[in-house]
Amino acid sequence: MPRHIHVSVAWPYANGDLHVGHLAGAYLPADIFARYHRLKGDRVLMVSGSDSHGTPITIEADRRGVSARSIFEHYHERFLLTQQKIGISYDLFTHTDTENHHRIAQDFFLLLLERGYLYKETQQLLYSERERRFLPDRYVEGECYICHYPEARGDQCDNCGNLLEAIKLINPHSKNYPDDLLVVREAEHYFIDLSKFTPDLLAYIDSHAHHWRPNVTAFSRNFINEGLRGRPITRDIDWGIPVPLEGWDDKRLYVWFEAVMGYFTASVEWAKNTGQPDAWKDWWYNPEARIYNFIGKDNIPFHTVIWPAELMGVSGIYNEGSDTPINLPYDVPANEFMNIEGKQFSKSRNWAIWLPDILERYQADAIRYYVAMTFPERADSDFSWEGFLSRVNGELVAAWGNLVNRMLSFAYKRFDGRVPEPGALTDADVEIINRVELGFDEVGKLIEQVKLREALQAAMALVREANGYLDRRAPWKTIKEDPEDAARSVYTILRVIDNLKILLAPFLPHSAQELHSYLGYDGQLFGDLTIAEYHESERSHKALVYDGSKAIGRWEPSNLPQGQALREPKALFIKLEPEIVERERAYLGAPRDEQPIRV
RNA sequence: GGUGAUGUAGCUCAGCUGGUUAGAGCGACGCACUCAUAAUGCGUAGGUCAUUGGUUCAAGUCCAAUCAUCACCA
Repeated sequence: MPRHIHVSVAWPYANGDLHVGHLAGAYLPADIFARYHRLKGDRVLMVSGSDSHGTPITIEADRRGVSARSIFEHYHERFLLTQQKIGISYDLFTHTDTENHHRIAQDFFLLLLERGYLYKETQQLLYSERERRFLPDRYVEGECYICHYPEARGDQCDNCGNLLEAIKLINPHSKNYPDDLLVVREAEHYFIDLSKFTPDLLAYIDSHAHHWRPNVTAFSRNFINEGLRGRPITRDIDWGIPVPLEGWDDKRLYVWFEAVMGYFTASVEWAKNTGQPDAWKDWWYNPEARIYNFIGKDNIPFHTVIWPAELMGVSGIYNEGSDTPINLPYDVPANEFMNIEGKQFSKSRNWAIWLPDILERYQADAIRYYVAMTFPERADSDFSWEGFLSRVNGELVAAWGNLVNRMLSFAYKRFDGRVPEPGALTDADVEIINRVELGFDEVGKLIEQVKLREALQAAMALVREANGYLDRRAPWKTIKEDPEDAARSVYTILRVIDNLKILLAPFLPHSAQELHSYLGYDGQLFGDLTIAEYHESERSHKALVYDGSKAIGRWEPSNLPQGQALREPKALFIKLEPEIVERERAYLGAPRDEQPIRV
């Protein structure tokens, strides 16, 4: 029975390129998980998209003197290309400025309002008379009221590190126009009354605590027990989703409130795009379906508290005539942070490894391998170029790539380009095949528990066992005195490699496909990842979409046909030069010019 | 200041609900092999499990304190 698995992936702010932190925190774990379930035959819906609203976008737009729309469209486009290249297999990667997302977010708002989860309150906010608008905290500077540092930001003081309330700053002024002194004005806003959800949220967390990561459970309980307060869900800005009420034309929905809805809205969009408008309900209103949210640890409360509260508040939406409750996240496998060469990522200091850059120089699967082996699943981890070099050369190339290369070329040259016909296998042959076939359960179980690093380690342990088997059987020796025995061991190792190909495919989809073809198979293990354009009534948008209709890969033991014609093999992976370590380190912290992404 | 986490072989890390001689990979050293991108295999060395105290027949594994590192919150 195929299971329904929803893979919800954090939505990146479209104000800068993707970096390895994004990959390690959410996108690669989600992709590995999704690919595994597709191989298992489960029905996977994996969605995400660019977060196009919020002050990070407008600030970047102001800095460059362009519109918010052009900033997010620019990075959205780069997100599509980058993720297509590295192979993040979204069924739909869209963005939050679609008419679909706007409409549904407004429906959420109206339903929450109707059901009494929202209330109005007057806030005191800083207002610029020169610009005739309220300024978000990030646009405000002033003297810190704690340490009296003169250029504190509206949300935090860079000098003493304290979080600040913009309204308390001494002599607050606009960041853009330092002589523009701000005044305090009152404005009315809607708030969501999170406290109403407290008992249900605690019950929700309790019911999942046994299978969640301990830090996710602990953090979420803590967050709730500190007391849930109402949070404003509207703001005085002009970039964002309009508040669907008369007289609220100059306000927008707060980005934190609407962006998480993307998991839902993108599911609806996917269903519509694929011509099956109700199909999204198979994940959202199906009690058997499981929703997994792949996020970084900074996002935990939004996914274990705020998003579930919003869902509880709108339960039943678009599903009239049924009392099935809407599905809440089944698991939120949040990753910690990945540091770079021992230091925390910093966009402003360019202490970052940008994906479009490294995809120019390294194979996608090499990057995927190292990052997956270094996933910050339990604690912060570190991306080091020395580690990259050592793992790629020592493990990916030397252990796995070389196992494939040495035996495929041996079989190709010495067995007439065909899978040998072995006759009866020896005990040693049967043993290694059995051992590797057990890997389907072993590795699969770990992936289902989202222990991806351990899963990859388990698969690589089998690679080492295969190398050990090969040395003991030594077909390059036996082919001289006992060719039939050589045929047995070569057939066996090819079958072992065929199995390992599938075990590694969620992690290394590109090279697995290449190997699939060298083994003489036709067809593709996974579907196609393409960039499509969708038109709505007024706007159109591009999206990354996965089409699995041609995929034939299955998470099951190899049935390698004897006598199958092999294709001439080439090395799967490029061995790295030691010099890259110094060269790459030199890029860190240095100014960087954005380059076009080559496909 | 509060909360949470981490501290195990030179390096990167496993060690679940406490129970025989503390494990893996890399690196080092020795041997074997030559099919392979000088790749692979086998073997050896190597740790008073941060410190101190406690609970227990028994603690790397539980409790407390201390030190160090980190993150989040105030």
